[in-house]
Parts: sequence; C-alpha cells; structure tokens
Amino acid sequence: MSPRTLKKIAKELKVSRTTVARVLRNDKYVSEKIRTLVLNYLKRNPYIPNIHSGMLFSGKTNILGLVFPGDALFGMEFFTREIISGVNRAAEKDGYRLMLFTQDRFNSLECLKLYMSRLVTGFILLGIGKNNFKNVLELKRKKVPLVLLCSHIRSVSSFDCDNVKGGYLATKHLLGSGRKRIAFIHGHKNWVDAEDRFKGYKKALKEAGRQLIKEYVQYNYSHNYLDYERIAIEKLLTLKEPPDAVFAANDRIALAAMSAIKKAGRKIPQDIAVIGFDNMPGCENFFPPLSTVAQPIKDMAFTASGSLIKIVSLGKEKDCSRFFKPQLVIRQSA
Amino acid sequence: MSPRTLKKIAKELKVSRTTVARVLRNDKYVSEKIRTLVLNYLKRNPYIPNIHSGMLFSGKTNILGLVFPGDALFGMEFFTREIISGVNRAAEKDGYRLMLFTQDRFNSLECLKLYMSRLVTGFILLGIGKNNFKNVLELKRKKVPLVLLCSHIRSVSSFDCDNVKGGYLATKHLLGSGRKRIAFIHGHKNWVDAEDRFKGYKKALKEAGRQLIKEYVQYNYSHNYLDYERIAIEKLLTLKEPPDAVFAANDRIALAAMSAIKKAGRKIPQDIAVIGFDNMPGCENFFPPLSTVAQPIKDMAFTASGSLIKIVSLGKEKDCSRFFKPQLVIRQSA
DNA sequence: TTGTAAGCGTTATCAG
DNA sequence: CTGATAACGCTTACAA
Repeated sequence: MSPRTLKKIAKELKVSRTTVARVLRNDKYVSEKIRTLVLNYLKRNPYIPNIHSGMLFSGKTNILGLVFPGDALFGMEFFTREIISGVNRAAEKDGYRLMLFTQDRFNSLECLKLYMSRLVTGFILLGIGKNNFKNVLELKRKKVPLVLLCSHIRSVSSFDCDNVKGGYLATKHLLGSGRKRIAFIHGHKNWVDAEDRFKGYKKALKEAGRQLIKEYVQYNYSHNYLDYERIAIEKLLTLKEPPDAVFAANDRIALAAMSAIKKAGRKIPQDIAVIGFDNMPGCENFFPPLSTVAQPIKDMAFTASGSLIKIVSLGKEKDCSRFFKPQLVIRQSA
Repeated sequence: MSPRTLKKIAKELKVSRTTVARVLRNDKYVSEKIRTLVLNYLKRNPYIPNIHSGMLFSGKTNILGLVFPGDALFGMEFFTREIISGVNRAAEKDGYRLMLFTQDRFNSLECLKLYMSRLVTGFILLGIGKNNFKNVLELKRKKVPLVLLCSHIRSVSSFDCDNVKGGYLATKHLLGSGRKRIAFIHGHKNWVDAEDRFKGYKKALKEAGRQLIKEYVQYNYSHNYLDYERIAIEKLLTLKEPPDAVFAANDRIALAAMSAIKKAGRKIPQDIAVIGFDNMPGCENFFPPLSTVAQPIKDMAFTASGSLIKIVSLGKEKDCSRFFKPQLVIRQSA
C-alpha cells in the first residue's frame, strides 16, 4: 500500500488539497457536491495522514516516554505488565502514545536528547534509585517534563505508595499477633521505598515501646534472591535468639525467606511469621499463603501518567505528587 | 531550552544552513576555518535535530511497535520485563526505538493505521491467540511488516519455544520417575502454546504405550487462577482414581495446583508430582521447589526483534521463523 | 569551497 | 465557497 497524501487525492479528484483537507476537517465552507465527491472517494480509499508532518508543523508530539532503568523496580518486575496497563489507559484516554526505554543505568542525557529531538514530550521515570536522584533533578532543571513512579524525590512530581505507612501496618500486625523479635530484611541499597518501609517498621516498634535490635535488621544489597536467602535469612536463623517474625521489604524476598525457614525445619507462622510487601501475583498460593501489603500499582501508574499529560498539555509544572494508601492483606504466613 | 535549528545556528554564525549541516555530517568540503567556527559553537550549544523533519523527508521511521493484546501471554505476564529487555537490546543495537501498544483485544486496524501514518515501521506481536490469527493474516496481506513472539502461525515469521518438545520432555520425565496416571491442565482456549504442550504430552504417552485418559485432561478456560485451582484441580482430586502426577500448562497453574493439592492433604511429590512450564521467577522457592520447563524468553525476544529489523531494513519479508529449545529444570516437585 | 532552492506532507493564512 | 502559498526543519541536488 503506497501512502496516500492529500496532494495525490486532490490531483485525482481535480480539486485542491486545501479542499480535501477541509472535508477531512468537516469544515463547513465546502459545497455539498464536492463534499460528497471527496467523501465517496475517501470511503473507498481511506486516508491516513503522515504523522511526522503534523508533528513537524505543530512542533508538538503526543508521545510519552516510559523509562525503565535496568536496576529499577527492585524485586517487583512482575508489576511491569500492570504498570504498562495503567500508563496505557491514561495515555489512550487523551490520545497519547507510549514509547518505551530501558536503560542499563538511568541515562538522563539520552532522555534530554529524546526530548530535544521532539520525539518525546515527557517522561514517566520508573523506580528511580537514590543513586540517580541527581540526574533526575538535573533533567528537571532543564525543564524536561517528568514524573516519578514507584519512587519519590521532593520537588519532583512523584507517585508512590505510602511505604512508611505500609511498613508501619505490617509491623503493627506482627506486633499485634504477639511477636516479640521482629526482623527486617532490606532490599537494594538504592531503593528508597524499602527505606520508607523500614521507617514504618521503626515507627511501629517505637510506638510499642520496643527497642530496635541491630542484628534483626539485615541489609543485603545483592539482587540475586538466592543470595538473600543464603545470607540475610541464614544470618537471622543462626542468631542465638532468632527472630519470631520477619518483615521482608518485598514479596520476592519474603518468598526466599520462607523457603529458607522451611528448609531449616521451622514452621511458618508458628515458629516464625513472615510478611512481605507488594501482594505479588501468585502469592496467595504460596505455602503458607503470604500475608503482605498491597499497593494499588495500576492506579498509581494511571494517576502518574494522567498528571504527566496534564503537565505537558498545560505547559506548566506544579508539584502534584501523591502517595497512595497501602493495604494490609492478611493470609496465613503472619 | 528553545529548540535549536540549523537555520538559527546558520544565522547566528552568518553562514548557510547547508554549511552547518556539512560540518555536522563531517563532509570534507568545508574550510578548516569555518569548520572550527561551527564546531566551537556546537560544543557550547549542542544541536539536536528535529526527528520528525528527518522522518518526513526520508519517509522512513525507526520505530518498532511492541503489541501486547490484553489477553496475551496467558499466565506468563511476569515475563513482560524480560521480553522488553530482549526486544530493547535488539532495537538499540541497530538504532531503533520501541513503541508500546496494549490493546484490550488485538486491534489490527489500529496497527494498520499506525503503520500507514508512518509512525511505526513494523510490529512485534506478542502471544497472539487463535482467535486473532485471521486478523494477523489480514495485516500481513496488507504488507505490514510483523513478527510473532510467543505464538506461531504458519507463513508468518514466528518466534516461539518448541512447546511440543517441552511438553514431551516434561511428560517423559514424569513417566521416567514411574508415574502411572499423569494429568494435564490446559490454559486458555485461545492459547496455541498450551495446545502444543498438550501435543507433546500426548506424544510421550503414546510413545510409552499409555492410553490418553480423558478425565485426566482438564480444560479450564478461565483466566482466574483461583478458578483453575477450584475447578480443574479439584475435579482431578475427586476422581475415583486421582492422578499421581500433574503437568500444568504453565507455572502459575502449577502453583495453584500445588496449593490445592497440599490443602487436600496430599504430599508433593510423594502422592502427586507436579511439573509446570516457564521457570517463572521465584519458582525455585516454591514449596517444594517447582520442576518445570524453561524457555529462553529473552533470547526469543531478541531474535524476533532482530528479524523484524532485518525485514524492515531490507524491505522484503521471507519467513524466518525459529523454534527455541526448551530446557527441563528438575527441582523437587517432580 | 559555499550557498540557493526544491521538496517531504501537513496546517493556516490570505486572496480570489 | 475555493485555491494558491508559506511555513515547520531537514536533506539533497544544483548553481555559483
């Protein structure tokens, strides 16, 4: 199918391209005769405008960039599909398109170029880690429209779960069911959300008059979940006084921890309770079914994209950050 | 930052835009004096060409479309991230960009429009179900460049796992460990890959001189994994002679099945062995660790995209389908 | 060695 | 009502 242009159509119909354009636009200054002539032609030969022409003329683009830094979404990769779905729903609603970028490490220069070349009108940055905050701020300083999803920086429009609250709820639940020695297993060191969950953990502990015990907080910076299992959890299990509950920074870590705990012959939740974070698909079928904290990821993605669209269409950015309510999902592991 | 154009630069430097363009292109017909003048200017004021202008001029685009129909990837949503990663690697290698489309149901007209509007140069169609084969064929008839990933249609370039072989291997393993009554739990009815896995199951059974027992094959067309668990597996467990092994069409189903089996008080693998398909992230930590069939999904995605790029850059399509070797991963559930 | 001009396919403006 | 014409920013002849 060779592309049909206004010019070609006009020539074939022996009218000017302006006239054809007018019919297309439903402009009223067209005689009925010519209108039906053109309309009939178009019915048989559909016309699809060259999109670059329009974008060149208007200087605008309706393409949103969704950026996945390689190390982003620490342990929540399984949300990718839902994030895409949420973002897409917002984009579709307002006639925007989605472009995808995955970068080994967050590349702000690349984003700037994409923006300057007028390919992309604004970005949704996914799960940006602390190590990249500076770059994001730099990008923002250069007036590139952007929002953060599943991470947050003050002064940048961020859409995240209220992780402090989530961590608080999880820990409080553990406390409420009589657990005395509650451990926390951290995620990746660049991951702010995990830090917030940890803050919530500390808050709940403090509120209950409990001391924070250093050995019960395990940092494990590896991304390999087998390592989490081997190192973080095994350290906990071999303590003189092992914990009777574990709050893992996400469900993937929780799953690995459960596996190690069972392998060590302890019962869940009798000996050690386990609670995760994310409510990952399938976790209702873990053994035992995993108690966890759900975040409304699709809604978060939808809202973040909607805000970006507002920013780019209005041309002015104001901070419209939002933190979403997490929800405790109690099953049987805690 | 207002966009810098060749014209503006030329004006500021009091040369013609052609000259600036020549310096940019490293054309040799430029005097050293002017070259350094322009180069110095560019160093301080980076120039990023308007991409639509180029695409308008060349009539070409370097944008690949990755299409997720809403119901695609039946039960393997967790691969999304890896698929994106594989596709992106291929795209990056040859300077292509990625555009993302998720559709409630596969919309071939939308794809056609995207192609005709010159936004997208070709498509990677993900996990297309049988109900959409006709639409894909139609699109192909209209000369829209496309490849299939995680699905296959004869006469369309398809990149899929050799699911027949995978099903065969899984079943053979079950047979080899002395299982007598092997059940199969199907996935979604539109999902060809599951059908192939079923073919492999039948082949292995036949080869071993076993009869296909109808009650041991459960179809469950729902997408809700709790339903799978409730209906498909419970039917199997309440049979007069329940199976001593279950081959599930994917790991999500296998996980649900394991959960139901344990809830019913049967031991895995002693009473009933379970094997899945996909080697989904985390399944090594299921209880017991899930035996399954791994497919090289990232490699598949990479290859599929590379082929699409070849097709669009060479401008001629020849069928370059490839079926990838699955790999049996034996853990403890079977 | 450098600059001018046409053209890609639109939209918008201004004459007829 | 209808049709030229310019402009968006680039590339590529072609002319100087």
